[in-house]
Amino acid sequence: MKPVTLKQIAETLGISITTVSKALKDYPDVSKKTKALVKDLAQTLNYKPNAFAVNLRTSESKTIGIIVPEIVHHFFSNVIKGIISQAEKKGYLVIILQSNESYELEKKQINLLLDKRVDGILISLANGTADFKHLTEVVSQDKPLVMFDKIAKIVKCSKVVIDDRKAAYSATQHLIDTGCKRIAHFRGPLLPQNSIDRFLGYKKALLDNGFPYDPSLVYICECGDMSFDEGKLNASKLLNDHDDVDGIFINTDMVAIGAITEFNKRGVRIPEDIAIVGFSNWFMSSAITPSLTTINQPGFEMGKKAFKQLYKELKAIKKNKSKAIKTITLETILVKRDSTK
Amino acid sequence: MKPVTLKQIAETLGISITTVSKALKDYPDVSKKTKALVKDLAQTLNYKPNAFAVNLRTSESKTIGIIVPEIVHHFFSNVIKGIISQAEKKGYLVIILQSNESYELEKKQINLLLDKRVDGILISLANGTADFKHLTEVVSQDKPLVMFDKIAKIVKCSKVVIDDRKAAYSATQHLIDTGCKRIAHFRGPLLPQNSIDRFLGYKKALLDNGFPYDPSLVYICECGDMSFDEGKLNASKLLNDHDDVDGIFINTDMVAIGAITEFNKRGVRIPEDIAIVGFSNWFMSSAITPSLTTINQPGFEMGKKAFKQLYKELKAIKKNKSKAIKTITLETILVKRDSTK
DNA sequence: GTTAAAAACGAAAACGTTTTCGATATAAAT
DNA sequence: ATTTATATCGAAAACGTTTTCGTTTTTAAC
Repeated sequence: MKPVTLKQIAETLGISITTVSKALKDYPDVSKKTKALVKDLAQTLNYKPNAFAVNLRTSESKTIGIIVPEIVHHFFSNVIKGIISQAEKKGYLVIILQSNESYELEKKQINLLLDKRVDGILISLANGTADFKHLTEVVSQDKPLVMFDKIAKIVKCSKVVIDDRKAAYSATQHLIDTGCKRIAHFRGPLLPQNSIDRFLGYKKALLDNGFPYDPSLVYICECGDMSFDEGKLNASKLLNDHDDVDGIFINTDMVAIGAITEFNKRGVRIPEDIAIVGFSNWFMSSAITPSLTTINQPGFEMGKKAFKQLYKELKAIKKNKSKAIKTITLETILVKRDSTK
Repeated sequence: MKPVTLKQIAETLGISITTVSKALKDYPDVSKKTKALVKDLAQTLNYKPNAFAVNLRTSESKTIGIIVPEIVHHFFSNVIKGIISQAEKKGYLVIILQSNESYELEKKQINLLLDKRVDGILISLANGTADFKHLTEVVSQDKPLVMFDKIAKIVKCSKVVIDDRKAAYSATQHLIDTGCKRIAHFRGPLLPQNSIDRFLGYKKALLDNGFPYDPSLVYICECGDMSFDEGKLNASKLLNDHDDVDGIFINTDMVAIGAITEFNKRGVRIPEDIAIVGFSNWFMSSAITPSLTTINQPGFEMGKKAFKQLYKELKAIKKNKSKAIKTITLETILVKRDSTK
């Protein structure tokens, strides 16, 4: 009934617990004969070391925590998938929490993870997070922390990101290169760094090409998370306000697809009347008609890289070395499809 | 540097570890004075019980494991969200693994979770899983196990499901009620119980209404996971094979949306020429044109219910009661939209 | 047959908590 | 002052492992 322990193996074999433990871990000071004996018995009794005891003794849990703003989101679930796939290879399990974009929850969850004594933490920040004490707390405990996608530059930890500004620049440049003369921008909420950086990339591309920057062409999202409807809404607003816009760089594919849907309905031809570039390369963007030109945001790879960096730091800590903080920037590429000329 | 322990508190206060422990847990045999003293000091030193030690002593981890075939899937990530939301309320953390629809991986992961000694396991089976030893093993260890969505009826554990057959029946009935005379079915892969049940529901609705069942109207998916393209492909196959079909019940919304896309391109009018009902109520199905009539599959609620059942069993086990196995069937409703008359 | 070196083993502490049960101190009762 | 009851405390075992360091046994060397 109860799980087998080292003690039981030791007793039935008439040897000490110490020897059993060493035999199973191939210590050099155990004879081949007893090693074989122990291993055989362990096998037949289906011995599994008690993880709780091992954790306590070694003071590590081979478990990491990850906090994302939202699980039900194609990008984040992809990142999570990447993280888990790597973690599994290295024998780590992954605890997942979601902050629902709330700073309070995020803080609470960091504490939950610290209390559980996970070996390390991966996090993508909530939009509302502006105070970072809970994160510096992690760092000061010398516990590996890696931020991805939505980061805080201030916190002294490793980060895995894309260059949002550069990507947005190239998206806008592509609209310019394909002949657009008046280019609008649908940006998301105001706060998050991503949104800011993409906006700045858009603006810089305009100015570098001698285009005027017109704030009335930038559409902000005041709503919560109704991304698709937001696209439809902004699309019709745009049609009302400006009849000369011939290109839009849109913050997110889902918003872009909402916009395309609205344009399709209104008889606006894409890309002839208005060309569109999205952001993230959501799988639906190749499916919709017309297919959407967009920036590929490598979620899966970001997850992998984030875990790999965390793993490096875990190993460094174990060897009492100081961990090397690092910021990894992943390449984004423009995926050209039918929504631009 | 090192985390505070009961011992340190005891020493600085000149009392025993026992008393400190009891004071913090409000045992009745500790005076109010010492309780206050202990709690104050614990507060200022920011004492947090060592989870590893607690785990070992109480032999529970307040952690559960969950295995899904695929995380990057709207339905499953919704279920996961539901599970986590409930688990968090009850003080449980959640470890997530994905089987990638592989039986071998699933088996390995069950063992991983057992080795980590999670308190309970939630699982949705891989398509390939036909042998259930790894699962009966969990049950025989008296560790709570709850299956959801993709289940195995044989295994003696609690389950949370929808009535796929009934839902499919009502979907098909709706096509009949709105005037369809010749109704096709796009089913997924052959093996999974879901796919079978939905097919059976479709068939039964036909027969009950005096329609003939024509196997050539049932389209199977041989491919892997290219759901959207599968919809497009099957749609054009159907147009080739049959010019008299005026309604389709489709296994999954994503396939349905693929089909709609193809029909739109080919100039087939929906619902006038062909009416379509999907399955799952994916958020995109209200976005597409025409919006998709579908069966709502309550993922978030399923996750919540699944955890609640697991929690009941966890508590029962703790009290040495035998846990009551239960199968919970969630209601599905037909969401009528523009893809049917 | 003695000694030295090498090989094999085990006792015991440690990780930090929880809980049982016995011991002590205080208060109440006679 | 003695007994009884009650309130408060603490010693110690237990959870199962890992690892240090000392002890014993075997082998090799002379």
